[in-house]
Amino acid sequence: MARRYWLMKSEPSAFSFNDLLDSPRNTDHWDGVRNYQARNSMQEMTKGDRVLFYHSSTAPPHVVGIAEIAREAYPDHTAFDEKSKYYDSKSSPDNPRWFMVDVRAIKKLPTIVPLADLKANPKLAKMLVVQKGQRLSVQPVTAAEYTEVLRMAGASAR
DNA sequence: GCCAACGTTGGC
DNA sequence: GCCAACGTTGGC
Repeated sequence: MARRYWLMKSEPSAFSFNDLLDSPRNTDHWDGVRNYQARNSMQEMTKGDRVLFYHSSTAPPHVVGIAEIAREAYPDHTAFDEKSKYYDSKSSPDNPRWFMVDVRAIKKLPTIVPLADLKANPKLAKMLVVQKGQRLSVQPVTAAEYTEVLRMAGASAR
């Protein structure tokens, strides 16, 4: 199957791209997604898909790095943990409602790409992250959009 | 800190 | 099934 491209948001104060780089094998699981559309996107992900790692709720919001899907969707165990803030009584190991993937950091971008720059680029007019009011934490990106963001960051596509 | 946009919940 | 109330996201 052809490689696909995604954008995943994280608040750097909670989990930053550096945190992912500092993780064992540059890899960690992406838990806590509790939105059906975002979950559905995660279930479509295949190993090797590329991810634009986006820092939200920071000034300025920006794309900071490139990651890849290291493990395809599996049940999000934090939903089963009553002590977790992501606990959901309607999700159980027998019938999981929420899923997560493993993500591996590939590299930091030479320069970050601020949201304002994405918005100012006509080639990215249809990109979900620039749409007003959109707040999906996991979203699909086209190959052309992905390549353009890398070009803006001074990075080569690979 | 404000608040618009959006998704979810629950009463009816 | 409708929709008001509520909680959350996330840019500014």
